Amino acid sequence: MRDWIRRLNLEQRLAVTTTEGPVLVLAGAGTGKTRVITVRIAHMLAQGVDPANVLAVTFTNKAAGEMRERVAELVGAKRAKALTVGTFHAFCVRLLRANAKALGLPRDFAICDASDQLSALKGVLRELHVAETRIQPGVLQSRISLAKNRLQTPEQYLEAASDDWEELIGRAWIRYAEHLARQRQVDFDDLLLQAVRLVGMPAILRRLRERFRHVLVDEFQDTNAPQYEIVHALAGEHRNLCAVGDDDQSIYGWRGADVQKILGFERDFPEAVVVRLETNYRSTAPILEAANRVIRNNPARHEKALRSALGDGPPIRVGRCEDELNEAGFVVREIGAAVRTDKAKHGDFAILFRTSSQPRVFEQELRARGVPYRLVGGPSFFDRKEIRDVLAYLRLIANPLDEASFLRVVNRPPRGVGKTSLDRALAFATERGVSILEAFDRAGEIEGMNEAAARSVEGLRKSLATLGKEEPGRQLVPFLRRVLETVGYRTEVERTYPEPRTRDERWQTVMELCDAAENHVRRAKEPGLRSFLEEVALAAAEDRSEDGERRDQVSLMTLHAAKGLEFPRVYLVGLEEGLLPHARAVAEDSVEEERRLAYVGVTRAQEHLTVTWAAERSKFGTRVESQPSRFVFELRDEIPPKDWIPVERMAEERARRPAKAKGKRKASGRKAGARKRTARR
DNA sequence: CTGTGTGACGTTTTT
DNA sequence: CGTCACACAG
Repeated sequence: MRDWIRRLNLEQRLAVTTTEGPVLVLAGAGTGKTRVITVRIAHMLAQGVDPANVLAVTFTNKAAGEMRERVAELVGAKRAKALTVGTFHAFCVRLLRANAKALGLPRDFAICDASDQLSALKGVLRELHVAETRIQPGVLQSRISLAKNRLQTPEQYLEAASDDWEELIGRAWIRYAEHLARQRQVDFDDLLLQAVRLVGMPAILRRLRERFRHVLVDEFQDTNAPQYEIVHALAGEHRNLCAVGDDDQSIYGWRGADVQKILGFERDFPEAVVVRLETNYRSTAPILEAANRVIRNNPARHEKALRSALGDGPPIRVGRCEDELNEAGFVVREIGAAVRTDKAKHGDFAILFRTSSQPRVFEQELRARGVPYRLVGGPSFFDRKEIRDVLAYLRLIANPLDEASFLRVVNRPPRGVGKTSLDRALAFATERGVSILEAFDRAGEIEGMNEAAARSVEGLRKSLATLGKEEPGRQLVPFLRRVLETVGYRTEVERTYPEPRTRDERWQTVMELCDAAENHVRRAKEPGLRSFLEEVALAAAEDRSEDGERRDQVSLMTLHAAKGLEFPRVYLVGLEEGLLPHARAVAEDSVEEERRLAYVGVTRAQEHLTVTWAAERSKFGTRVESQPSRFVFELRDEIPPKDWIPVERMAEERARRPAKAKGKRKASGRKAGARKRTARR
């Protein structure tokens, strides 16, 4: 038992053994954070803390699963099971269900995921007679979400609206909230906000504090305002809050995560013990030196520097490429050569980039050379058409009021309910302020409604209602099969995809959902339709690649997707002004977050790091020349040459030269030449 | 209902 | 230049 602790370094030990009072663990990249967290929990239990009193929250299901697993290895499955380990959202769902009454929520509320949210917002815009060209639903979605993350109410938002665009957002938001309530749905942000309300209720808060006497938050730098409110309330009295994170890896600010929460931790918890984990077990010294050199340019941060426990290694390399094609060619050729001659495997490599348009050329090149690769991050399993269809059926069974699901499946397979019928029902519903489903109930009142269509809808709803009476419990998979049978989904797949190969593929996808259901039954405490749907909504991206067979492939991913991962050989590509830092980030004055992205990228590498930038690349059809990123200079501790132009100035430069549509390329080429002559450093 | 054409858009996306 | 979403014709 003591052994766990003896194997830790001094700084880790301090983080593990300080089990009373607030602790801020600043865990640099690769410093054994997960180990510290798990040993810390195990240590607390060994000291006699009841596992039922421990709450550990993470941001991803993956992290939660890993934490639970690794604690179980130390303390045994039984005690590990008694811990409360989960994502913020999953934890909040639990709280809300247990206290639904106090919140005035229906106990059986469903979770509205991002795509439901989008269709709901589209509906709202339609109701408000606002063209989607004036406000894109996606923009509306993120505006509302950000406002919620700032703990604003729609009323406050409307109050503060400074133009009619914002006013429109506020009005749409109010409608959207009403829509959710009608549907008995709660969206991701509201899960947190309702929990904030909950901890604002003294009697309930008292109970929660009693229950969760030790609170641990992982990836604390990603905490947003509502999450912080919850944690702060829970730990406000007993002060047993352990916040683990790295301000230097805060890269989700644009989503509402607030670095200030970790930067200002000591303001709310002045007595906090601050532990810095700076010994890195992942990367060689040259890589960490580069990382430190980059990140120290950020003014607002908890000062720290990574030290390598591994020692020296090959120097990092920076390569200039002519354009993105050369860049891809260079990287892929090197990988091929390394695999052929060296002992490197394809799986050792990662190609990291800032934007999702960058991997395309790399994919082409990798394919052309027959190099196996995987693109991490693409559309998830649960985004596939078939899965969304089947899930929509299940959701409609669980919640007959779910309009989005209804609209999705009402005519799949074709039931003679075409656009016209739906439009009529929709118009009727909007006019009377009722739901579409109610509109179909009153089909007789709808002018011009196709009778056959109305009957067809009624038939569908009847058979779903029959299915809905069952509570499948452990018999979830047979139930699912019955649903597929009842609605004729198999036939639908066969009809839609006459070609045997694609047909089998598509049906295979559906069967994978059955596998997911099977897993749910095996895992869940109380398996059933609702809890399966809930798991799916909260998991969204989890089981995506079924990556049991991650095999020997080159990994391609964005810097965001790379956080938390490590690879022996990393190519960090596209390090140009305008890309990383991204021009838009520069315009919005968030270069610091871009620098943290660069830092995350660098610290993914274990032994070999190669950074590339392209002197020219295609952008929206035209060729644009680019400058190496400021981060390239920072990581080598160089002063940029005089002719270097940062993005901030690139726009000016472009504006300064006369707008010669055709001669643009030539003009800029000349300019670059002139600059080179004057530079001479 | 499915395919094709048109136009707008162009950073990141844990739940 | 590519992509995606939507509109319209078959």
